[in-house]
Amino acid sequence: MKLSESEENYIKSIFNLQEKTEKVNTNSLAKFLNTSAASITDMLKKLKLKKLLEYKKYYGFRLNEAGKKEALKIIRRHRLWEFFLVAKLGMEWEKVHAIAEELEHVSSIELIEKLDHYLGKPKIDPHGDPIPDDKGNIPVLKQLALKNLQLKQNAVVSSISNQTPEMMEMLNHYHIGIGSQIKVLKTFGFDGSLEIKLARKPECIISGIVAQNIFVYDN
Amino acid sequence: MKLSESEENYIKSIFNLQEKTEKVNTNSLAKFLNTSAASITDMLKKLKLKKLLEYKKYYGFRLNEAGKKEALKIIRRHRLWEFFLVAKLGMEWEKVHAIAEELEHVSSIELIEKLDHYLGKPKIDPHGDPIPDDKGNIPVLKQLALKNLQLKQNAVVSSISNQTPEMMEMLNHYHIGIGSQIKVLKTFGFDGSLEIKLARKPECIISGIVAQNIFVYDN
DNA sequence: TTTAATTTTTAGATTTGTCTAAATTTATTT
DNA sequence: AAATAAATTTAGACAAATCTAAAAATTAAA
Repeated sequence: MKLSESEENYIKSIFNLQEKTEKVNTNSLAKFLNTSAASITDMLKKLKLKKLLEYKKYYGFRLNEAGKKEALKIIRRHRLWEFFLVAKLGMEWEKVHAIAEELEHVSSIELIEKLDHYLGKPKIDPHGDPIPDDKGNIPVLKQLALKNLQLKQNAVVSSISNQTPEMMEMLNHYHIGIGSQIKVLKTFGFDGSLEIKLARKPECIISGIVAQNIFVYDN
Repeated sequence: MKLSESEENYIKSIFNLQEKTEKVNTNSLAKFLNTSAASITDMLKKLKLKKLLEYKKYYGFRLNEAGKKEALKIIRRHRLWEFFLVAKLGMEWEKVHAIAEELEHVSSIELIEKLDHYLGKPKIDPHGDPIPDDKGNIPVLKQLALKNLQLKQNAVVSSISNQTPEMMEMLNHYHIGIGSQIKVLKTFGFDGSLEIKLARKPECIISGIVAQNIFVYDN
């Protein structure tokens, strides 16, 4: 199905909102998209016409299966581009979202599949969100705090909760970033610090405070 | 200056046309963009208002300096993306143009400069066209037929004129592609064949017919 | 140098996505 | 349950980019 950039943005936003609430309502979507409620109603009519959502006047709406499928395609593109921008171009993750918002609308299937392959078919984007595969399946990877990871268990850094410049500086110093392969060698109950090992790096010790903000995906 | 996707497409096309003819006229641009003459006139008014072109009714038009600067930015983005698609994602160069037409409108300066750096600041795109630098300067590299290259002179394959599947197969077999580093070791006047050496490959001999279609940039 | 042909522009519509303001429906209060 | 508040939709307008058909200007031809 060929969708306009605008339609894609609406679908993606509805998908994100309906992850949390059963039915999405006009005002919340309007707030989310920073637009007027009237514009939402206008677009809902179009998307209903295209059979991408269930919509009953005054009662709220949600994407149907076809709509969700479209949403997942867009989200896949968005997250792959984010991964590219951070992993290949070395951009900071705070900056990549806005650019990926534009890149995600380039819809060549061959492009996206080649990009996916080139990036090594990543499962997680730089914000720690899962990347749907080409069938629209979202990989189920359970995220856990680094301190809860079993000793010597290999894992991948999935997200970092506290994104202050100070925190970033620390993590940079240790070469810890989203996607880093990591394992815990030892825990020190005394102060909560951890001895860790990153792939291709010497082991090191991080403080409990730093460790608290690191989350990983178990492999 | 913030330009719409449509405005960017017009500017780029005018730039391409005015490379060849002094003044561009409505009908030729309409044909080039596969649109109606009336649409051209409409857009010309807008671009004149934005002070990007000189335009006198019925007399033709051309980009002024500001317009050319914008055009070169767009062309830079287009050609960098083409390079990326071929060199990094391994796409075939016949396919990359259409995708680059979409990617070129993503205008983050940081994105483009990081991409440029990541690609190694290439001077030539996969079609053999020069890539403007971040100041809008087009590198002047003279293209010449491989057979006219001085013996043992290092050069870079810049374009291939005959793009039939058979030709592609030949070139693939010899690992010759746009960007390949190449030199000529010996020429055989008898049949026009050449003994060549590609970087990190053993020397080999290519027929005169193949050689005729290979063009290089002298270093 | 008139006439005919071509090119270019204008006039008026159309589509998409947006808006404000008013009307309607649903939810909440007293 | 009537009144009020909140949410949603409709009505009507607008800007951008396009179109067709008609008018105007330029160029070429007889």
